[in-house]
Amino acid sequence: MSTSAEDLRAIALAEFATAGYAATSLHRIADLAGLSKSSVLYHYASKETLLEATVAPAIHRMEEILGALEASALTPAGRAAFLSEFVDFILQYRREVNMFINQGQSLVDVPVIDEANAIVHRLADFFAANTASIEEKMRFGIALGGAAYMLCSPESMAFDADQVDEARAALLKILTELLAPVTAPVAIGE
Amino acid sequence: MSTSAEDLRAIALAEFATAGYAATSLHRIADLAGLSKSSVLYHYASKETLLEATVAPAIHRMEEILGALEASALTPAGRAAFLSEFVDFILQYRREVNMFINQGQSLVDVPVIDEANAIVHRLADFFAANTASIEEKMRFGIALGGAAYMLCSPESMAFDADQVDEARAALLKILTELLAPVTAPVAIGE
DNA sequence: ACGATAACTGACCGATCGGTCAGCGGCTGT
DNA sequence: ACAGCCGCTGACCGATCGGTCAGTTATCGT
Repeated sequence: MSTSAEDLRAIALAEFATAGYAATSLHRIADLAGLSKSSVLYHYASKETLLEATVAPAIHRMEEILGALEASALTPAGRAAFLSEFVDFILQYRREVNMFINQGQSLVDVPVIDEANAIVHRLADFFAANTASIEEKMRFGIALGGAAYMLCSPESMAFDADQVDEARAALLKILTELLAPVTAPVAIGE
Repeated sequence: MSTSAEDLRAIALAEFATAGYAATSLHRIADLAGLSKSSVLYHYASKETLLEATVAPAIHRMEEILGALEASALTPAGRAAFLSEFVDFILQYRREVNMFINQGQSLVDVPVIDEANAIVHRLADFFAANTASIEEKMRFGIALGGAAYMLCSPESMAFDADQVDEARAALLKILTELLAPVTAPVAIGE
């Protein structure tokens, strides 16, 4: 009852995000789950399959959010809604987001990771659609990479439960501030 | 003459930063250098020694900058000078910084990486000395992690030579903006 | 009572890992 | 001419990697 595929997924996610995909062995995942390596490979055909199962939910959710953004791109309200949803997304899938950002480059040719990289690229394209000055590219990159780093950095990893709302508000404020020149419906030129 | 220890250091740095330390084999470094694995281990006693040589210059430079910051902490000019030096540091040692940020957690118990982590911690402590609200912690983390991600992200990796000044100016502006509530000599409370 | 299926395991496989070692050719000082 | 060092190499080592497979146990439908 206890040791299920879902448990393995959660354990693998934590290990992949903190130690890295390449540095995490199936043996270690099995140990943490109290199983043998063979049992891990019974639930997931391969290490790569386990990785896919680990990150798939976050990818699908991000696709939803990105689709909504692209659909309502013209309205300022749509962009504001995106930022709010995006912050919730980062908070909910913090470990997955951290994996994409930190290991996305090294895990290319893994199909599901390529998919995640493509989404990041779509998001970047959206924000760089009208103008692509270096500063605005950099604002976007700092917002994305910075948020990902923050939420998985060892010191900031542990939020008290009563601080999560404050963290959410602070993150939303900072990201809005960072992306203001880009998300502003008018007066983009500097 | 051509294949020297310094060449190996540069090759290893590029590979460690993009593919990750654990995922980079000595064999691959040797191949890229046109040498055998044994030759790599002739120049560097072990893979870990190579890692240390790879990141040591960046660590020493960061210690200098951090020391100067702590010495001149009281003066607004000192803090402004730090930000400028810090931006130059990030631009010059972009790959090393990216390694610290992305792989610092997974490479603990490697002494030289622990040293780097300690420096990041010292830096964080400095900015969190007077006040440690979640928002300000988050501003610091986003500035640091975001800058590191930006400068090694695949799309932004290639700056045109004539754009590097613009990139520097943009980075300095954004970081100043991000850390403004913290670096402001007065009126820190919110 | 009995087959089917699910969950799991240890033994084993080839490949690759970091690292050791004896020895190679070439250059230099004497 | 010869000793010594430097850069380098292939062969080899034990450990670990991801993955396969035959087999065990337990639960469930009939």
